[in-house]
Amino acid sequence: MAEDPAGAVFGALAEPVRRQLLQTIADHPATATELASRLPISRQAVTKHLSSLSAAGLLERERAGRDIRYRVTPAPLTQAMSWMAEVGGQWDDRLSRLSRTLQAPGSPDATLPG
Amino acid sequence: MAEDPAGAVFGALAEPVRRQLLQTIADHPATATELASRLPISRQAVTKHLSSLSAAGLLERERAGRDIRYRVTPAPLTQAMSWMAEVGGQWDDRLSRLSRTLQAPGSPDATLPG
DNA sequence: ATAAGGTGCAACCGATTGGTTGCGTAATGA
DNA sequence: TCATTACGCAACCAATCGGTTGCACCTTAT
Repeated sequence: MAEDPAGAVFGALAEPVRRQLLQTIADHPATATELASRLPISRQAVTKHLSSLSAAGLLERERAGRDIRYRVTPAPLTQAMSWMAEVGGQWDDRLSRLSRTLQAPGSPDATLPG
Repeated sequence: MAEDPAGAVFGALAEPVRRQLLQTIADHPATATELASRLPISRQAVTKHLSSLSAAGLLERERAGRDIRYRVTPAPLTQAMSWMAEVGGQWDDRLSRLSRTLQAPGSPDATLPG
């Protein structure tokens, strides 16, 4: 999925574990080991998932001494939603309204990594 | 990705070919052979992609004689966007607004398959 | 009747993926 | 100092994925 920002975001959200990680980090930023302790998988597996989310631009890494704390950066979500609203807007009035809302200025907008 | 509606949607949208197929079908419903003729891949490959999109509830199949025409059913997009808006809404004001909009009644809402 | 066109099914292949384990490195704290 | 702790890198494995090819089935048209 090289050079495919949208694909990276959707691909990252495709895995249940990654969606759960995202929600957990949304509640409270955490480190890989912390997250792994609450899941039935190894720390390395969690780290790989976090890398996938980071590559999609959905996570921010902040080093604090010997551990690394992850927090959510939701900007790519907005762009992904914009794509969806555009495709679905032709049938669904609500989606076309969203499409307009997403393109309107409102909060600081960032760009997908690439 | 069994029994994972959201994962099916995101997974379907993760592939560039499938997103392009979705956009093409959005412009005008088409058959697998038609779509394959405009792509550098075989009809079987296209069929597999269409199956993936169908499994996510994003496409509707309509048999017409000897061919099958696909059209878009954007309902699952709405639900996927709702999930995203909920996760991202804590940081982004615009997303939290969208989250409210998505939960409000507006157009006939369908449910994800599963 | 028979050829042609569109679909479905199945086998197969190489690449990717989610997961593991093992080991090396760096920062913390007793 | 030295054990502990959090992390990174790499190898490895089974399963899944995107793609191909070959073939059988059914509908349409000559």
